[in-house]
Amino acid sequence: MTDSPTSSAPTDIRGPRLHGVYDALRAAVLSGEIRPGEGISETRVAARYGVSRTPVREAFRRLADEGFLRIVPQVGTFVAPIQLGAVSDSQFIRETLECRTVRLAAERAEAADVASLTRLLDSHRAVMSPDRHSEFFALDEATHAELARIAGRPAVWDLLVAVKAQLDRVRFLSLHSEGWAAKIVGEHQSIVDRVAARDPDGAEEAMRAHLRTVFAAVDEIARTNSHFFET
Amino acid sequence: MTDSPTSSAPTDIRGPRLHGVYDALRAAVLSGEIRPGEGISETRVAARYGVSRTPVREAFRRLADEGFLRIVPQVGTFVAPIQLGAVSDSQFIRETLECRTVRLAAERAEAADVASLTRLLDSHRAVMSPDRHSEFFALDEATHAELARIAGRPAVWDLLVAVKAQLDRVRFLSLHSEGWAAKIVGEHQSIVDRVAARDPDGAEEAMRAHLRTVFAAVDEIARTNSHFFET
DNA sequence: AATGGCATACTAGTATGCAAGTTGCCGCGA
DNA sequence: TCGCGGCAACTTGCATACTAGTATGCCATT
Repeated sequence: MTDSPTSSAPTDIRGPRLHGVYDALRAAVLSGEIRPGEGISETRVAARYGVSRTPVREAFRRLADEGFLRIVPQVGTFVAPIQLGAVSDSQFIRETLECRTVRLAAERAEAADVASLTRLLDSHRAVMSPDRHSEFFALDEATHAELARIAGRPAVWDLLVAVKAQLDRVRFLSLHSEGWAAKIVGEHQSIVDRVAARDPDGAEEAMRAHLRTVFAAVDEIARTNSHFFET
Repeated sequence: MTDSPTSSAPTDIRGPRLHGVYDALRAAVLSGEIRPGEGISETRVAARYGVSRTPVREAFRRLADEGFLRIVPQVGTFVAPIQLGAVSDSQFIRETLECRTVRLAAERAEAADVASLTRLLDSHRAVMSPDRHSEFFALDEATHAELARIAGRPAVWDLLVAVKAQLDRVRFLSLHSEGWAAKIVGEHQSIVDRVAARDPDGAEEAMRAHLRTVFAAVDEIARTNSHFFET
């Protein structure tokens, strides 16, 4: 690399990642396939995925940064317990940011935005059956992301995706009860209604109610799976 | 690692890091010692610090995740330009979270907390001379961190430290004018006063005013150093 | 002289070997 | 039988060799 002072940085382009290892491990931890406290090793994971230790090592480091793994030098790497404090903080941060975001969305929403939200709601209703849980989950996320986009703050949702990670681990511990999907969609409908009505106060209140529902479920799951947790 | 289902994860203990490389590079980028667009290479940095490429590589990856570096495979690694969009998002997130946090702090503050804040203010006043800029900066951070702690949400400040990174890059571009330090300390005083008075509304408003001051300075600096930026 | 192609040098990505440290098992002794 | 000491096997941390891909500058050709 020359030291030319006018050298310009190339366009972004995320590295061509052979880091499928990262995605696979993240999913395994999030879904509970490998459980908190369980130990994994660079060597074994490398062998399992047919790669060398180096990319595995990078994946480990990254997952440790995100709070999924706990690397203890010279000892081993372990799936981190779900920390109740981290869950609570995630809830606080999420509520704070999303309430403000949805308020902005209600102030700025245009007809096309409302139409987009309505389309998402329709899609969401179409995948409410229990066997389409992953699709339901994805559309849930998409709705929140769309609200952030409408608010002009898409990056806020990007941040929340990272912050929410500990929350999602809890959600995965238990599939939800029968009326759960309908309740979620109904609450989303309320939010969209208030956004469509350009009612910031109502939108914020609807979002707060929605998140309280989600958080209550998280707390319930946490109580019934306390062995996976750490104070 | 055994597969014993009851294996418990060891205590945390961050790895014994020879990753002073990370700290050094982060400081160099933040301070502008190496400028946006400039290219660095694993090999050269490794040689410079007398270590191998492996730890350098980990430091690079981490810094890239934080938005300081941009790794282009088979081409090189470059100091990322400061993205104005990211700066704006940082401001939004910081304002949203800190206003809520300071409100909580005002509701929960006890006498000892107020005393602690007052001590910080006194220390802050003692380092207002321009040649003690780094101490001033550290105490600024400490005050905000303390407010988060009082609010019962220390993790929120931890998150903000990461989010603020792009903002701090801008702040480092320019040392501030003569009255700057006094203005900051004065605004901090106002915040602490409202917290001490258990006045959440007033505390939030004081915090908002304070952040607007900081953000205005950031915008000013950004305008006068546009060549370091990217839309 | 301008241009196109090629060789070279440099990059990050990956694999692998070695070092240092910890854990836990196993055998020996009381 | 119980306790203790040492060894062996495992772990991650680090260094280095090798691979593949890119940018760049030189040279031949037009």
